[in-house]
Amino acid sequence: MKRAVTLKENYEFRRLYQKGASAVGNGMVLYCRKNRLGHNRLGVTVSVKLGHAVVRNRARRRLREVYRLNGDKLRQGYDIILVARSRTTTAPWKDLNDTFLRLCRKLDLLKEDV
RNA sequence: CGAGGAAAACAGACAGUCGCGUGGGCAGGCCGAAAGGCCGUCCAUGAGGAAAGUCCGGGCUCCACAGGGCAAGGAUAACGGGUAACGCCCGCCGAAGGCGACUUCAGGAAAAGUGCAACAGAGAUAUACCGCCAGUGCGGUUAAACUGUGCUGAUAAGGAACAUGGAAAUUUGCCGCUCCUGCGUAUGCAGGCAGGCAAAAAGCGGGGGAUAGUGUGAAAGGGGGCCGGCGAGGCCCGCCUUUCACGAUUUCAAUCAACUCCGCCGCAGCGGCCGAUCCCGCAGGGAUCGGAAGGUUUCCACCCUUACCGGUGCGGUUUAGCCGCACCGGUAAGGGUGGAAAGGUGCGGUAAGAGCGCACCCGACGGCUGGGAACUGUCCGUCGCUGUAAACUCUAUCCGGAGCAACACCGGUAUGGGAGCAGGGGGAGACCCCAGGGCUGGCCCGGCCGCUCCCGGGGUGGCUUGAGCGUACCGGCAACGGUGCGUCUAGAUAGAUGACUGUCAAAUACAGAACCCGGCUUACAGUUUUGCUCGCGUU
RNA sequence: AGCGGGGUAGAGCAGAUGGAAGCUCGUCAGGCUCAUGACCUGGAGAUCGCCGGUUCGAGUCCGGCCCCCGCCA
Repeated sequence: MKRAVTLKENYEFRRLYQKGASAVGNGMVLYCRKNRLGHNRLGVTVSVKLGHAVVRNRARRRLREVYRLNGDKLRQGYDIILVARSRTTTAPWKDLNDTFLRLCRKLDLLKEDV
């Protein structure tokens, strides 16, 4: 994951939480907002409430893997934030993948031909 | 085989596809003047035994300090060793636990001093409440001996008296009448336990005397009750047992005054005395009714005296015992409370007691033995000392502070935010008044620019070759050390390990590096190895 | 990464000096009132965050662990 395509600053996260569109699915929450860069940026949020470091790392890695495998299907020019829930670490991989696609379709992020 | 305990290792593996961090390579592509950057591709490599908690110890860096010491504060604590160091590790000692292998222990000093030990308990760090014991005094009580005195009983002797009570004899013979028995023909005679009856013999029984009683009395033991600073002890009992004496029962004997009365028939009755009334009546006699006795003598009781033998009450003296109180001492055995009572057990000893003495045991200290030391011991000596220092304290040793977001450097990127800046006058002073960095400006607002201090952004280094890891040999019981050889093994910076598929019986535990290292503590599924202990079985 | 404070009854707090835990509100029962409130009387209610140790004895002293709150970078 290139560093240029990730969200890092706190104000960027807060801006998306306030002004972005959101969708809630089984095991994740997705926020998105159009940016002017012409490519997509990803931010991942895992709360301390989910558990200790191992659990949090696993949730973040699964969410990032989902984005990586499906990134080519998305429209470009959006900031996207994925928020982990407790089921993110325990759900089967297929459910997680389907949920991500369903949420993207709901927010109209997918490309036309998919 | 089962149970247990110790040490150590592992912490899914392999294969494929896609993807990520770091390092290196590339004749590749793009950008750039260059340095270089980005993309692509190949190779290598990529979380732990605890990475955790941040509980100790260090390295490293900065700050402070000439150097050192004391104090304060903190930490540690048997002894010996290991280590860079440690509160860690090893060995060993001691204590506790376990049959054992083994495990656990903040394990210095309480005889330097201070503090604390609630409640309970007589007493809590030495005390004397009760108790035990000796002595003195006072009081009480029991027993014994001696003695005084009062009352009383039995026996014996004597006396007095004839008062009193009881009893017997006598007066009571005789006469008359009636009656009875025997004899007799009858007149009459004799007699009044003579006879009759009864198998026989003997007397016996009952009553009175005399309220002689559903037995009485005495002693001992038990039990009960009462009195008694409820102590020593004393008193009572109608309860129980035993013995003795008397009585009663049945055969006998003995026996509770003198004596006396009565009994199945007969064994006799009446009169005689006194009084009253009535009748006949000169004297006298009769009838009825009532009353019962008197005299004399003797005996017994009674009365008095003496002797002797007792019983009992009230006293006195002495001795002995016991109890109570007081005083003066001795003692620490006992008091069952406590976590703890000041060595333990036994014997002796003592007025009672006590390590007071002795034997055995336990503990402390000193000496000696062994050991490098803690420590140890079939040794010797002196002693018998509560616990608590995770209470103060003492002793010994160690410790300057902060932490990689430290710190250093680069560009001049950002050029920000905040605070503060001369003086003059009055007054003895406290204090008061004027003014408030510079330029613009008469002043304020505003604008621009300084000086000092504080805070703040980005990048690079620090950053992984280190008290490193593996292995062999040597030294050491071990921890560990030495030498040789081999080897380089994450270094991110919003934070890299993930997804899918297949095989292995299953892979399911706790859990993610953030400067590094040595430990400790805490969490943890499962697997394996080594040697050990106990029990059972087989040989 | 570093540091500080706290955990005691349903709630809010004392007790922190070793000797066995209290206050206010709440709650329950009774009284007062026509009734409610207020008031009066009485009662119940506590693994002192958890585990272990020191001590005769721990809420208190010591060690370890868990949770909550706050500060600084």
